[in-house]
Amino acid sequence: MNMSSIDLPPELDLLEPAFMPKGTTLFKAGDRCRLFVFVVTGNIRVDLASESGSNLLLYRLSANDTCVLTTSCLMSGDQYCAEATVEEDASILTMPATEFFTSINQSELFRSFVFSSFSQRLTALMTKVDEIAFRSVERRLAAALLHHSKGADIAQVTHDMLATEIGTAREVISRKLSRWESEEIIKRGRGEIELLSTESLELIARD
Amino acid sequence: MNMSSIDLPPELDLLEPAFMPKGTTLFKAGDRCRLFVFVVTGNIRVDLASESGSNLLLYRLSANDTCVLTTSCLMSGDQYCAEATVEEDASILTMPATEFFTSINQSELFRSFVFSSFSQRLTALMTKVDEIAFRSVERRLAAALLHHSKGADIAQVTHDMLATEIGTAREVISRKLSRWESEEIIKRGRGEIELLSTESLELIARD
DNA sequence: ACTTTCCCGGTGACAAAGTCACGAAAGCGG
DNA sequence: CCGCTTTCGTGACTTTGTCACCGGGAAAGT
Repeated sequence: MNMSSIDLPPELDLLEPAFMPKGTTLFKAGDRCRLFVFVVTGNIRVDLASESGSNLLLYRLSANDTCVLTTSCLMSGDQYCAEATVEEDASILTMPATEFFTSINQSELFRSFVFSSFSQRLTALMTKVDEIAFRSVERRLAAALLHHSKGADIAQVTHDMLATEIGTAREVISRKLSRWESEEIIKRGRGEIELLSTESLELIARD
Repeated sequence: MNMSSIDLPPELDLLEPAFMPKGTTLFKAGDRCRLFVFVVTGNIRVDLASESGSNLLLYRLSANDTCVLTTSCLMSGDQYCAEATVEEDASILTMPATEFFTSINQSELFRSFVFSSFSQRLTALMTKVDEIAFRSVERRLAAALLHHSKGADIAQVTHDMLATEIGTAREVISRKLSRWESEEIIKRGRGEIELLSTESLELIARD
């Protein structure tokens, strides 16, 4: 996202990066938070889990991101209410709580870095709420497909992934895709979806 | 909520409280944020507005609360993405952005006050997302009724208010209430609902 | 290779929730 | 009393969610 090199606070340069292979769980609901987390490379997803087993993607972390939830839990002392898993092999920096607090207190740079990234995530979260509360499944699905294809014409996702991503059930996704295939907007494959008409999808996503 | 007197940072004591009568709009989507806000007394609601006109209650502010969105917008520089209106006559303290930043930088007390209240709100927001995404309308409605009755056996709310509060449509509320009346769980009145069996409602709210 | 086990997806049937359109009744201001 | 607004009720229909179950393909064991 951010093409220019942002000014990382010097505190982070002192930390040893840790490698996290795909599939690693960083934390899950109920865990106590002990470490501040900063992502160097890779991709980490944070999901809300319901009692019934279904999940909902809250946000993703990639290079130069910090995790709102982690920061929030550190500061409020609450336990995690969501789950973080590594989606693409990641390398992260961590900082123990005590060190985090002294850094926050002593370094204005570190402080403003943490809180501005914190604030940006909050806005993203609000957008998520807005989408789920007010936008139709169709619209969200179209947007998700376009997002996953990233300009190319193929999206490497399962129906299940799309479902947790936009907050609905797999069956709903299957049916919509089945209709869109008959309208020749997409073509279904196992674990992937080919976009035949990004124009139509963009139209649907916009309203 | 908080019965004990919390330690307010001294910075806030210097501010002149402003009176905000019921119905006042503190900010709305698209506004730029200029002032940090602290609530002394009263009640302020913050709603997300959809393009189509329907609303969704995000959270309420009462005594000793600060507004996450305001703090967030101050720090990220974004504009507001929601709307705040005074629900019960309120008295608030405000602090210009520049003063807010110097206070943040100079006073550890002020800083920790702002950020811990910030974090607590975030958790509340997550809970809201969880409810809307995973809980049935029935369950949310029962909880809302119990919340509004506050121990008494009457809730002074319109169907419309309940709808925006739990994130659904008025008609859905009307129909549920109509069924609950026939089951003698409640009794409907204009602008109010009498709870005949709080036990049943609590049962529904729990699952 | 063959089988077993998962993962992924399709579908019917039905329930819950959302939308649209319209009307009735209650309160309120003149 | 009369018009007006607010609040609520309801039918008809669409969209979305849930449950149950099946089939095919991929991967892994033997």
